[in-house]
Amino acid sequence: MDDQTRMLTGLAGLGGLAQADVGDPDSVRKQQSLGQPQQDIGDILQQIMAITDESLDEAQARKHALNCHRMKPALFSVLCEIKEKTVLSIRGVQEEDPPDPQIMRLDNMLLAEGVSGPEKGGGSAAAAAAAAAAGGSPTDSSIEHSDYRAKLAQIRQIYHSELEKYEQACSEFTNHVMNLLREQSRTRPISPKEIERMVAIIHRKFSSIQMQLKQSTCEAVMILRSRFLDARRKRRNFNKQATEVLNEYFYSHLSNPYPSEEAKEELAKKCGITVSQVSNWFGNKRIRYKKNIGKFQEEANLYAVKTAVDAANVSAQASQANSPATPNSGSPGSYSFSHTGDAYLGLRSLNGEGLNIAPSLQLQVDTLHRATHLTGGYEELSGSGLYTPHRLDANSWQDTTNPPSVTSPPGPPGSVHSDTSN
DNA sequence: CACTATGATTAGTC
DNA sequence: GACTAATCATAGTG
Repeated sequence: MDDQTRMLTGLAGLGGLAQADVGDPDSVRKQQSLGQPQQDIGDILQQIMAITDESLDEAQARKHALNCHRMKPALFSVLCEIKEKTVLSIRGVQEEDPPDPQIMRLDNMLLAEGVSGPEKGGGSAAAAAAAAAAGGSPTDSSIEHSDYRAKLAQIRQIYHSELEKYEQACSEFTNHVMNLLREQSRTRPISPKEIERMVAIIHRKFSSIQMQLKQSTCEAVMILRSRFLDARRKRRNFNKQATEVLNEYFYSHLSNPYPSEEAKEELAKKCGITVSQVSNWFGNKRIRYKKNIGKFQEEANLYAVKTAVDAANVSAQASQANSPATPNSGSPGSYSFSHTGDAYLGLRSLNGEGLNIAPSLQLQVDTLHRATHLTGGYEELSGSGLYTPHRLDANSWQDTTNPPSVTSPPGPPGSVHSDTSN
């Protein structure tokens, strides 16, 4: 509208095109008595009024006359120039801004999550890495993994369809505006540069909408991810075999249940869990064993027997005639420790007072350990540097804080053993 | 549903 | 950084 006014002013100045004698003569007189600017405005208003009074044909004819006027291109170029120098130069300052850091961040994240990148990209890789880091059984993680992937694909699909919609809308609107401006440029001064600028403005507006889309997509991915992480955090018991392997190691190294890094790695490989899970397991096991040795007595005996039997088998196979010290070595089931409680009680009675469970068990296990070690049964674990060098002094790991809880658990003094050997 | 077992986490220590 | 001790949170069980 401002442009139009200015244009009309310009046209008035062209002479021959303006109708100064239109309207109420009185008002004209009044205007003449006023100052020059007011007079100009009055003229303009009158001209506008005159235009509205004109018939459509008349207006068209005048428009045509305007368009064909020999001075029109020159006038338009001058007006365009003036516009460039005033309004647009002010606006132009904030243009050519660098790419928005936030949108870059969002783009990076979407790319990293495999939403905006190429199909089957980082998302699944990230999920796989996350699953691997969390450990757990491969089947479980793969189920969760596929679930995660499906959800991510869904998000991806929505994102892309929305993005496409926005892009389409943006180009449609841009085309529309461009056509409109081109059309208008015939009647008001619009330079191609201005059209470009307008397009840029439209694109900015649409990119802010896109940013919102990206933002909400990111949020969705984060929510999905956190859910997935939560799912991975859900505790899953290790499988029986893994627990067995860990327990075997623990009880066969009861004097120093601190597997070295290598041992942990090997155990992790054997059990299909991560090294940190092995560490967790040993940490928990040590503390829980120490806290309540009695509770673990049976288990300890079981594994002591188990390892002994295994070792006996190995030794029997290795040197069939050279093992008189391992009776019944040929039939594991009939090993003399088949009644573990009895075996333990027997050892305890051998211990005299038999007040300290740990040493008695230790004795048992260590004896077995020694025996098996001599026959080569533990070569694999203890003979290949898999023992952690520190804390080699037997039982020191239990002695540190152990005495109150182990040798005198809550209850009557005499009931220590009934507690610990139940 | 209460209870126990157990894997994971966290704060503190060495 | 490894470890302990306490704790959390969930799985499994009767």
